Amino acid sequence: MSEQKYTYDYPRPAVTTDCVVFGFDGHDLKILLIERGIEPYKGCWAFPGGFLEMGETAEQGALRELKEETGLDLHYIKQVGAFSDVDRDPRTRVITIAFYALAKKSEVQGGDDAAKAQWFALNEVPRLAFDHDYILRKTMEKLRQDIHFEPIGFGLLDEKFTIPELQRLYEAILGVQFDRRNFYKKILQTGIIDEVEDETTSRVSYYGERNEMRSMDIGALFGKMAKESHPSYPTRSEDESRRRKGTRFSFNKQRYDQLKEDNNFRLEF
Amino acid sequence: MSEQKYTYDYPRPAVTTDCVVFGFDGHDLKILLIERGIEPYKGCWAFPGGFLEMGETAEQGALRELKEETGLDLHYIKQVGAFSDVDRDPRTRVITIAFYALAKKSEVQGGDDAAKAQWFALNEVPRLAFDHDYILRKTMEKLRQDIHFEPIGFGLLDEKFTIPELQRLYEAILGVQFDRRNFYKKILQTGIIDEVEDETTSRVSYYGERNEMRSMDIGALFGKMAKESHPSYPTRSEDESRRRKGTRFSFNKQRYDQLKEDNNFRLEF
DNA sequence: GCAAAAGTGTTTCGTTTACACCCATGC
DNA sequence: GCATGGGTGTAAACGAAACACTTTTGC
Repeated sequence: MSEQKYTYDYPRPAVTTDCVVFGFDGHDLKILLIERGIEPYKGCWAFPGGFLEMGETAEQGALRELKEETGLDLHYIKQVGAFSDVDRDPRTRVITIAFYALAKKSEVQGGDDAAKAQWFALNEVPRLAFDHDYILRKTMEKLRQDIHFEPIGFGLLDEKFTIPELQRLYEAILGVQFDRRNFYKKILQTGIIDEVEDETTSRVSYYGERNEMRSMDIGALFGKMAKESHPSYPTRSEDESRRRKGTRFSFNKQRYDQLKEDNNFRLEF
Repeated sequence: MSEQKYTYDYPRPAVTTDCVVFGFDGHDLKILLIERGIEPYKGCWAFPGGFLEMGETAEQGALRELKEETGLDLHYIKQVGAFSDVDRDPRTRVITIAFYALAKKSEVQGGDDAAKAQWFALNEVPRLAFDHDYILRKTMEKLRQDIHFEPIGFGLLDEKFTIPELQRLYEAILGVQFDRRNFYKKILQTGIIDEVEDETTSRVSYYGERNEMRSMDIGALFGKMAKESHPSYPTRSEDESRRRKGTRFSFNKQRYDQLKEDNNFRLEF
């Protein structure tokens, strides 16, 4: 299979994709990294990604690689841009197209394939392979820009969430603190979230136990990873994500799409 | 030279760059297009661009192609993103990295090399080659986003400009109308523009005749192009750009950089 | 001198900010 | 019962929007 060669009249760069996956454990914004098993940068941490295949768009390639390397089966990714420095890969000329993706707690699965994948809090990220430090900086800039115009927060929370959860997420992304009362007002008066009844008095959940189980999985995963890789990382109560404290809301996508169509959406934090 | 072949273990897409060049004639936002001389899409209009070379970044490649194809020697471009649809080029798999650039009147030169290049007002753009219609839409979205956070306007005007000129530019980009008095206030209180004396009583200019001449060149070019390619396009007075009407201002980059550093810049139109 | 564009302040309104207390839950 | 976090309203300050007339320039 790899005996076959591909020949062109002009030199071509190799093209890869990389995907910065964000997650949120209720307190810190995290990203998912893979430990490289081969040179170059063997042993370094890097974003999941790999070579683009001929029959797929960059988006499809990024999602495929993400699935292969971490087991995560996400659907929404957003392009950050192409990175094309001549020497960014020591082997050969490689251009990468970078994306970011948002993982809801409920989208993170057991992590069977994620043997070498770990979540890192943003301020605990080690030095990364290639130019991934630079890519991360650019990705954060884009995320912070996008959050003003798009409902990014809801891509990182489960279907049902509380307003304080949402507030902590915005604070984690933007690195600022908001007044609780003003946050309530602002987010409620956009009309894009609806109060939903919390149908679990104690354990029965709307989607059966599935949702709740997954929440626990990711919660535990976040905690575990943090402890393993960074012993100094403050330990969170592991059942935090199981708590049923607070009024629960859900994202009203219809309403949001409508506002967006009228160019009437701006979340001005 | 093209006898030589390049062989790889895995197939690689070809990589091109495309550059959407914006210009402003005092009334309409325009883009610069090239008429394709070869198949595919022979005779269609397309953005200047071409294949990336191995020793240059995408930015460098885009600027090089721009210079080769239009004679424009710009320095500031901004990446829009990579476009990677599998069938976007009928010949072979081609991924393009798109940029936009801003041309000041004074940066537009005589146009010697620009034989096949023409400026088109945004609402007069013909159907474009490849997926360039789509790329244009995405580029406009990005431009409209960027304009809120970056001093894009000044990249499209000469060193010295009047406030009504700047207002018309913002209106052209955003597709809205502003109240003149409120625009004055808003733009002045940012502090990023300074009043400058207009040292031409009638014809002597700060940079000698050079600046003024160039202004005339581009003004005439815009007018000519518009007429040639779109007879129905409303004719503007051709000496408009020669007018010395109005108080002239210049962009204060130091002040802007300072505000930007403090994260204190937002142009909220 | 006439038409078109430049230049200028004030008032109104809506939005953002600042701020404090009670309630529910978990331990 | 104590500590932690959830939930709510009001007043002051600020910024945005609406609005009309005078001056200058080009023809």
